[in-house]
Amino acid sequence: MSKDQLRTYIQSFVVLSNEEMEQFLSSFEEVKVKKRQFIVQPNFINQYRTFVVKGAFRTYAVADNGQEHTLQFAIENWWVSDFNSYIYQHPATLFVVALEDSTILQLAFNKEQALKKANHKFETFFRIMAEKGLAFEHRRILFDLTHSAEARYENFLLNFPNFVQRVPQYALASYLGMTTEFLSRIRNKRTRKKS
Amino acid sequence: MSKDQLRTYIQSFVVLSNEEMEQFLSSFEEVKVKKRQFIVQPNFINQYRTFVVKGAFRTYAVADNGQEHTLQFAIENWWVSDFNSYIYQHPATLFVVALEDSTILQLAFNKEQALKKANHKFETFFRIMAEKGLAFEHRRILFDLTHSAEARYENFLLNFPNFVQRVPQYALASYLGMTTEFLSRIRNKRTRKKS
DNA sequence: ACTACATCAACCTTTTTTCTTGATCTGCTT
DNA sequence: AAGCAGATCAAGAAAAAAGGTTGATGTAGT
Repeated sequence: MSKDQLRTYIQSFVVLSNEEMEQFLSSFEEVKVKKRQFIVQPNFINQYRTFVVKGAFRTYAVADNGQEHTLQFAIENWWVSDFNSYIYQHPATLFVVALEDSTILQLAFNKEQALKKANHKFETFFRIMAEKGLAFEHRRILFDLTHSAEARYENFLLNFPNFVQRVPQYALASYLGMTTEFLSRIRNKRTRKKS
Repeated sequence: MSKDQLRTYIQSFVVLSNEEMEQFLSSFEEVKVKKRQFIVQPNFINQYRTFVVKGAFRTYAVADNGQEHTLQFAIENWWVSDFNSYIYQHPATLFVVALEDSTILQLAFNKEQALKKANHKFETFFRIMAEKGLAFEHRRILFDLTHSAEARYENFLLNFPNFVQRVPQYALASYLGMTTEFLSRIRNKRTRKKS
């Protein structure tokens, strides 16, 4: 069952009794989405916190000039949402789209509230998720601010080698803050160097 | 201006003064969508009633086994929505996707409510739209129930010759309730016969 | 046994998407 | 002023996806 994966994930952060775990897991719904399908769109409220069981997603914004900016990638065992929309239950500004046929587990906002009210440990779990996320973004921003395009790419390669083969290059470029052409040149330079 | 088209359309059903017409039209927003873009998706509420100014759309459901069933096509001067979702403001169960780059006019649910409250004639217009739609679907269901795949195709050809060139064949097959292979054979048989 | 249609698999064609490359800018730094 | 990091634009090439066709085989109802 696909919830086993989420179970294992949760167990790595908090200790729950069997009943607690079942209560927690039963609040999630399994959903399958196809490549290119959106699970969040601007103007609609992001109703679910979603855990990726299988597949890959990309979160991005479209600027007024039409440029896309990728904020996050998510593959197996990552969470993905427009968190500003989810947490405040305001209309989303981001797109979240499947990059592959995927299976996800979704937790509705009101169910999450109920869980947190019901049991302190659940609250703890979500707190840990938020802190991890915050710390991650801080690292990212700091790194990006202080490194060249090539260094940012190398760093991504090092930290997320398994993402590289699965995300389209234009998306990676827009995540790393450069044009797709420039990323293409960087890659080309590297491979020539190596061989 | 693209609202001229809607104006002409409306005039063919109700008589409105200039001010009434302007009030009515000003409730619509023009939106451009690209081919393959969704304007309605399952789980999200269908917030707009949409009028096709230019382009083509397809409304379909995906069954549990993954099969797609096309409920409606819409080209210029047709309306398209997940009406169950729009009317009841419940989450949609259907997809509505652009088959071509398109221009549409969208009326938000609450604006429609305001219009209907404001003026009896507006209410009349929407009533006529609904009745036309209902009658159309009844004709369709009855015909489909009582005719063979080939007859259904011939009938579609006869009634909507301008749709045929614009909708992909797999979509038409799923609208007519047959497999894409079978439709391919029917078409093939016909053209051989003709020449 | 025949008709009407489905399923599956292979294959082809066309369209779309993604990536690459060259040429030409631009705005800093040094 | 030259050099570097990186953008922009245009043209192609390569890869992937979408759409369509065909043959073989199966099935349910008359």
